[in-house]
Amino acid sequence: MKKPMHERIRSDFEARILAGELAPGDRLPIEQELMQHYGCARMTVNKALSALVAAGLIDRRKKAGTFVARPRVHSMVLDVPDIAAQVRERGQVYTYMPIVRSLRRPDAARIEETTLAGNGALLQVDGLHLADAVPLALEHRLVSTNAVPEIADADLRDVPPGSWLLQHVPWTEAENRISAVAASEEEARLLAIPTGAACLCVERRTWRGREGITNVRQVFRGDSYFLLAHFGSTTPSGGAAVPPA
Amino acid sequence: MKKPMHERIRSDFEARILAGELAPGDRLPIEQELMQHYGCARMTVNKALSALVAAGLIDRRKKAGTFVARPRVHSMVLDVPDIAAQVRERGQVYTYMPIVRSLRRPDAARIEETTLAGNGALLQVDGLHLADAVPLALEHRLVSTNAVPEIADADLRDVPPGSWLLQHVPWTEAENRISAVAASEEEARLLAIPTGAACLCVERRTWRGREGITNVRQVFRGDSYFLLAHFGSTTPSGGAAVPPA
DNA sequence: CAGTGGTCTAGACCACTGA
DNA sequence: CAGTGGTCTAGACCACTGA
Repeated sequence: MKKPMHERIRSDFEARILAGELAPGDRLPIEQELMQHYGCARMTVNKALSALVAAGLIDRRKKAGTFVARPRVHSMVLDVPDIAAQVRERGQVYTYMPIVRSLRRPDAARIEETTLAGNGALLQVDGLHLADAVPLALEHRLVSTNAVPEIADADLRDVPPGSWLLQHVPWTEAENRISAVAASEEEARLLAIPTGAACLCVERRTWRGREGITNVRQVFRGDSYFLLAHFGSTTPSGGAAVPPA
Repeated sequence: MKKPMHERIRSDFEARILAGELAPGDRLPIEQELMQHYGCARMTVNKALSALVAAGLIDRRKKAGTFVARPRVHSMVLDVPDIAAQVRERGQVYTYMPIVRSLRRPDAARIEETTLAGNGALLQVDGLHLADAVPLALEHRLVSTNAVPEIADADLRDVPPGSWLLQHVPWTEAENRISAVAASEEEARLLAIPTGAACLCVERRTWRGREGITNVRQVFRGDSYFLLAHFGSTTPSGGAAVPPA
């Protein structure tokens, strides 16, 4: 039943970081202080903190100290891609065309909306991603204002909501549901493809700890987008979604 | 330039395991022997081996010793799914219908075939995956006989080649390319869907160390399959591809 | 019950880097 | 140059578990 001391220290800080009690950039106590607080040797503290470094939750710098890690866009295997950054990496011009922006109550008939919103509201942000002025993906996104109150005041004119979230909100868990769908009439019109054309659909839910941050449904033109995930047992490199050559 | 001792020990064994010099189930020297071999303290050996445990490359058991880990099907985030196992988990009857089985030279005009084959031959295995006798996916697979000589004699009548490979060959790296495609005329016929219907296409390459094991292209009926990947910074649970409810 | 790994200690010296 | 983390030592006691 009783956990080893290094595991207790590790899980203490993991919990505090995931709960948001310790925010990205916050400094942790130095090893000497933790030794005294937990009444153990420095090696034990070091083992616990090394595990948190390996998990990507903290960064350590000599002389400076130990800090809660800032979210890294590409730290995950098959991570949450930043479409804007990907398009620009290809040397294309990225444009985001807003379609809908509305702060509203969750639809009580939709369980996923009430789950995400909790006792708060939802910001609905729909838009079109374009590469070199050609439609690439249609996005329907809901953001929990409980989890991300700042977004209500964020300037989303130049930055698509996904990029803004990746840069401002650290996520700890995500779930991707990837499927092939036939474009509906409206989707086809916005994406400039024939109705019924094969599209790649990514539905993603993102959490920070237990709190939902955002749900998003992205419909990509099947002829101009694929997901690429490279992973290994030893050096899991970040997967990325990239358009074809 | 010079790496710390624990890192040197870790990378030594990582390299030997990935090269196949140490095979799954093989026993590693005990900590006392490693202390003498590397001329360091036991804590240093322990740190190196603990990192290999965290990476999933070795297992350690008290009294028994330290062993190269056996490949685990579900150890990866967004791993290599076993379609047969998935269908059976849903309580459906899984059937594999062989279409093509041929041992042949790589097509010199196809760079991916010559790369996979090396100086050896390729086993081409095409077939159809069915769930409750309904077509689910069409599979075109090439296996390197250099990497997997045993497969030429394997009994693949009851076991689809993907399941056989997962159970017999440990892979260390994989790459998935996921896209949406319109069913070709032949694909549509075999999958019993209209020509042009949206399908989910998974193209996967799998390696052991630097040696390619298999390339596979799977075309799933878009209306009956999706990929689900759940991942987090703290407890990366294995992603799995599952059919919809 | 003996072999092996899991954990921990109380030091040490050094490397880095920010004030 | 002083604070902090990175690494390492030479022990120790214990828990587990296979022979």
